[in-house]
Amino acid sequence: MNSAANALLTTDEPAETGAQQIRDAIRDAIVERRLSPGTKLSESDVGNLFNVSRTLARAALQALSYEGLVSVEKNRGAFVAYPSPDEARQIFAARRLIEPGILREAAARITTSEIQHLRQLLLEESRLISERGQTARRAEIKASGDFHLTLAAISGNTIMQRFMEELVARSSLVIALYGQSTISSCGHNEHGDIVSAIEAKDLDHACHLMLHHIAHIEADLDLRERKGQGLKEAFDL
Amino acid sequence: MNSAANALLTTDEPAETGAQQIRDAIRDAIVERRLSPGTKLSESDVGNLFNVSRTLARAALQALSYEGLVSVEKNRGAFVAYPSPDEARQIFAARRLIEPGILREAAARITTSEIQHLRQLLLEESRLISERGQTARRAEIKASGDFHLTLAAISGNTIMQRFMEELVARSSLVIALYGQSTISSCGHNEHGDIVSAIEAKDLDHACHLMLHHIAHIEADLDLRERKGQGLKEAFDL
DNA sequence: AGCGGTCAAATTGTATACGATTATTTGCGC
DNA sequence: GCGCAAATAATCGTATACAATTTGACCGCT
Repeated sequence: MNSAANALLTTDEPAETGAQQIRDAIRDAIVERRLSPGTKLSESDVGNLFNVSRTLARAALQALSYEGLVSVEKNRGAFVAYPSPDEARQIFAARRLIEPGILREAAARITTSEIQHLRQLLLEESRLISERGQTARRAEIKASGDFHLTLAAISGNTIMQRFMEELVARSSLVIALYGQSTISSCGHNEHGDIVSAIEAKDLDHACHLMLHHIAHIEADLDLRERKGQGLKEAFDL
Repeated sequence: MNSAANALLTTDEPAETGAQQIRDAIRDAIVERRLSPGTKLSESDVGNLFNVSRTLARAALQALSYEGLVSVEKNRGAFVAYPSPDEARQIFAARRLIEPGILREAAARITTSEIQHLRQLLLEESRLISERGQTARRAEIKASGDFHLTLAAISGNTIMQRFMEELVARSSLVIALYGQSTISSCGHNEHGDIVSAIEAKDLDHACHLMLHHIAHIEADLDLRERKGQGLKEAFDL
């Protein structure tokens, strides 16, 4: 969630404890693909990196494990999650299941200023798409997710919002692992079409577009087992 | 999730670490209403109760906070969550949003043995309803939730399953706080009707029944305030 | 050389210790 | 007696220390 979306609807208390900051930092690194799936996250290393004790590092890693972004194996350590193809399918199945509902709820409550905010997100997104470079690619990934998260925020249901945050973050991991085309968000302006449908109050069409949008993202994945890297994951331990 | 449902579909690893055991114990206590909303859960007290250090107690409380069952306030402590009326509405809104989707998915994949398992759950449930006593009431609460959780398990999507576990647990909290009728699960045999509709492959009707079922639970709520008991009594010391 | 076992290094699991923050009680003046 | 301030107690936030487990390596044996 970027600061713009933050300013819109979130309900976070100002004072963040140390572990949360570390958690957010690592999460951003994972979502922006600066940390590859399978990377080992030793408690000591994390603690040293952020100049805190292992206690806080451990707490942050535990929190990320609840979100499904890192997997902790008993007495072995924490690793950036390496979602299996089946897990990937479940993530997108979950998105297909809940995003239409969120969309309807959001469309029913959306204000003109929120529509404007969405349009601004789209603008930023297309600007990033046209840019070159790794950093632009990373920002694009984040922006693409922020569209869905903002929609969830507009829906007014903080629980669904949190579910979506998890799903979007994990989707980023899946795309990093299995995406084939370099373009992470679909080439077309599907987000814009959805906003237009919302604006036109054509909810059925908006949901239809959303489902297709998710399907397009998933269609870009090559969900075949990849061995030679995560051997342990291949035998699912 | 009871042992019967466990045997069917869950994917739990045998060895559980200490904090998880404590987390589960406290969660059960909350869901079964042995711990009232608002009860203070001091890290030291929890640690002493389970004969572990504050470290593990803290980890368990953090985990429960992520599930929304306890709220931790900075430098003040952890408390059994006291969901606001608005939070309650969001919880049931979320359930209305996702349970129909889960139901459709489950109905598409359900096997005859799973249907039989569901029927057995219903039998157990109605047996508990006819019984008297506090323990029967608690078991009934759990059984009522297990129906929904089993459906989620049958759907085959572990992510949605986890979401449902959180929503069902929090629903129990809401009902404990705001429920007015002594009957926690609806008086009628709505669960049974849903299973019948699934068996008849009438998905639309099943979803309709599910939505009404959730609406009935929500209609039994009265948004007013109540307060707590004690920690030690809940764990019968 | 290949195989098996024992030991050492590294990492996690848990407990304890200390500082910081909040709640409570005490004591004083009014 | 009542209200307010300072001391006291309780609790949380974080760091460090120790125990348990795993992993990899070294060494002797077949």
